[in-house]
Amino acid sequence: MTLNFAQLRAFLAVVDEGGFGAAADALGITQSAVSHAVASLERSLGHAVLSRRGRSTPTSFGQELLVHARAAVTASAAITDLAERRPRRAARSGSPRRPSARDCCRTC
Amino acid sequence: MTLNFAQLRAFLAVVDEGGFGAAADALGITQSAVSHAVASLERSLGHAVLSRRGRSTPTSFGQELLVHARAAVTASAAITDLAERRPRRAARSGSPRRPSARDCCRTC
DNA sequence: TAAAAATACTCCATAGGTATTTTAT
DNA sequence: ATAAAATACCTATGGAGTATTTTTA
Repeated sequence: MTLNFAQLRAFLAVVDEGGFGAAADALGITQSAVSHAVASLERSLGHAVLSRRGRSTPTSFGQELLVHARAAVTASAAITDLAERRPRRAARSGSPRRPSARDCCRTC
Repeated sequence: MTLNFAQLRAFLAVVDEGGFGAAADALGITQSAVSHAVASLERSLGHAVLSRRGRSTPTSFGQELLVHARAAVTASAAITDLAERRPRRAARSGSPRRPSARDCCRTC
């Protein structure tokens, strides 16, 4: 009922994989579990996050949710990595150069 | 058992408020609940996060955890605000100027 | 009509409360 | 001795599975 990481992970997986079944496979859980998770996410937020016609695509609320959901799930992964002393490498190993502030995230 | 927002909120509150009882008050829950939450956080991560002598202070692992915990909790708050159509204002209302890339977060 | 999603039902784990004990100042 | 934290115990809730039904392309 209260917002949790599993709900956000399920939502992101559906968006990224294009469907509930594919999301379930990617997460290693059941299609039913994904459906439950997304439903409880929508219930706890009071908004639909996915439009269920054809290839599941985020609603406009879902679009706004995406960035925050990704931030939360990324933080959660970082915490897990930290706990397992698995150093979290930078996304791209090529250039050590930092991007300009103009291309940087909103929160800086 | 699995990482959740309540655990992270409890951890941050203990650090910010300086104790379990004060954290409980700040969160509007019980001292017991805070103790439970921190204990389950430590169990799920396999590391102590708080040193319990005198004014509760983070362990070195807890220090590393802090930034990610804050990121996760911030994202969670942003999601809640989004759901309630409460526009999330910038932390500091003074300068509209962006920081230089050198001062920016690691993830950019 | 076949594939995808939702639902009914069930079980078990966990969050969090009260009351109490243990620990530290 | 007193304040703070941990623990024992209990209950309600929710997460997630299987099996099934409903929906939509």
